[in-house]
Amino acid sequence: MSEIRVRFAPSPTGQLHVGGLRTALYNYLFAKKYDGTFILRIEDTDQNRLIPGAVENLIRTLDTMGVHHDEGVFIENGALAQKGEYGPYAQSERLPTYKEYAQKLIKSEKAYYCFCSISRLAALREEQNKNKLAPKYDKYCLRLSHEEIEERLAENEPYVIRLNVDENRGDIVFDDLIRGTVTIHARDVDDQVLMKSDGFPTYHLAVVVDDHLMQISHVIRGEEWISSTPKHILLHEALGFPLPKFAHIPLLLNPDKSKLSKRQGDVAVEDYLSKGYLKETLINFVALLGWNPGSGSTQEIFTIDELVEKFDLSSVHKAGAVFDLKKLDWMNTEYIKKLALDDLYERGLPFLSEKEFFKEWVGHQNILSEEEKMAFVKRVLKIEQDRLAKLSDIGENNPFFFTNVLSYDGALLNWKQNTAEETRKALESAQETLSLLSDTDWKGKEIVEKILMDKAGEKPARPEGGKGDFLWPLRVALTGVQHSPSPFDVAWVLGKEESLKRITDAIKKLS
RNA sequence: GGCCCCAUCGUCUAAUGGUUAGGACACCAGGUUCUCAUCCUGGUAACAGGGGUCCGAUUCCCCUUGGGGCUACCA
Repeated sequence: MSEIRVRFAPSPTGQLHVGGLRTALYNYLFAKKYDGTFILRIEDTDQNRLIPGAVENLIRTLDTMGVHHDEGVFIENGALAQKGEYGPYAQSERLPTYKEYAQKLIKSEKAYYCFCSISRLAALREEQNKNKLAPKYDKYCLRLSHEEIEERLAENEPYVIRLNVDENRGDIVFDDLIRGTVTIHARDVDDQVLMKSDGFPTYHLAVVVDDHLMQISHVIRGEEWISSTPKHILLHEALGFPLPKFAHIPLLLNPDKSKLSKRQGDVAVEDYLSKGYLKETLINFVALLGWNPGSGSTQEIFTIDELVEKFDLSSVHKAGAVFDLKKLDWMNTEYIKKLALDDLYERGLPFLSEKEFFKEWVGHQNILSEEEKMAFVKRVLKIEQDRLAKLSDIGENNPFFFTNVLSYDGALLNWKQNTAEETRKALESAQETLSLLSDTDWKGKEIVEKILMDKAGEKPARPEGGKGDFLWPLRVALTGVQHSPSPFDVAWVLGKEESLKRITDAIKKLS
């Protein structure tokens, strides 16, 4: 096979969409797998929709996701830069090139000038609509004489250049790597505008010229482009360009099966990142939407390197895939569980630092050194790690680690039918047990756990009693709530002094 | 409306011209457990319908239905 060159070509009109991420990822995986080149091209031909900073943002997001490109537009020292033999890679910088090819098309009569006003086009469309006809340009300006065209150009009348589709071309057939043979008749192809009146090309001209000039071997893009592919094929033919291979990947869908849209939830990769989804999760999840290794494999968790190894365009699905947040959460939980504690700390701290209860805690812990604070947070994370669906959940369900717990009702301390007196005994016993532990004993949570579990295993207060007689009051004393991690885990996190203080406070509540 | 694409549990999907149609998420039940979560075990749940082809179709073909995309001087 000749050299593989693929591209991801977003428009800088906003943040990177999860669908865009998947398109970029499939391009990336394909390129890596076959030792090809992955190019990032910027399709900024619509001057009205440009958003300042969007290019930088797109590049940064792709970069943090680990979907690195080899060629195209980059950020270097905080500024946009371009690398590669086939630049420039931003279409707005390639205007002369498009103009040149547009002129070639005019000369060969594959394209023509059109001076029709917006209002005439609107009226035409309305008329066609009324008559239940497909809205198509009626080639009105194709009938203009050379002289008239020259005259109107000389008078600086606004114009566009349109593709001259010949109905006699018959069926336009292409072989899609994912869908097989796709056929569309030339009569169903509109005389698409190629050059707009502002001198910018439309997507259709730009994509064909650039894909050819940049030697793109495979066009891997979203399914929404299938119906414009015949236009692109006609353009390749008109310009004498060889055809790249096409692969149209299925759409990402809302739960109602419509094209994934902002209206029905988050669509920006950054939204998910800022909610505490790991980049590894997002890559893994999005990769599996419309693709899987097949052959009976039941693997669900893949590193990006494994994806590179196993990815194959031929096993990409044809049907769209719903973006299921429940499964995303599950997968994120899996990834968080596997994180090394230091890694979890590093990634999680920014999320924790946003929380009000954490800010207050930090303010109240002036006596603690930075190291002690870090150690404390790491203890919290060690306990919470298996319980987190998202990094933003850190501390969320267990704020008692960071706040005092005085506000609970003392009756909550009583386990089942136990009396306040029985509860008091249990708490005093816990108090005594914990006060015997040295600071060294508190270093690891094993000793705290063992000594408390041993105590809990001793003679129950009543015949039908059990560990709950001892553990429940202790847990409530330490947390003030009915649902929490185990009391020995909480005690270990809080440390000896704070634990004993909370137990003392609890005992006071009983009187 | 026109054109195009698509169709296995609710969702992501596997497999096959002959299987008890498999896995994962979610859900439900049980177990572990001081609570919650985790964890373990089990369960509910799918080949859209109709014609063909074939000894035999979920699988191949056609039609219907359903869903989606496109239908701009947006990409």
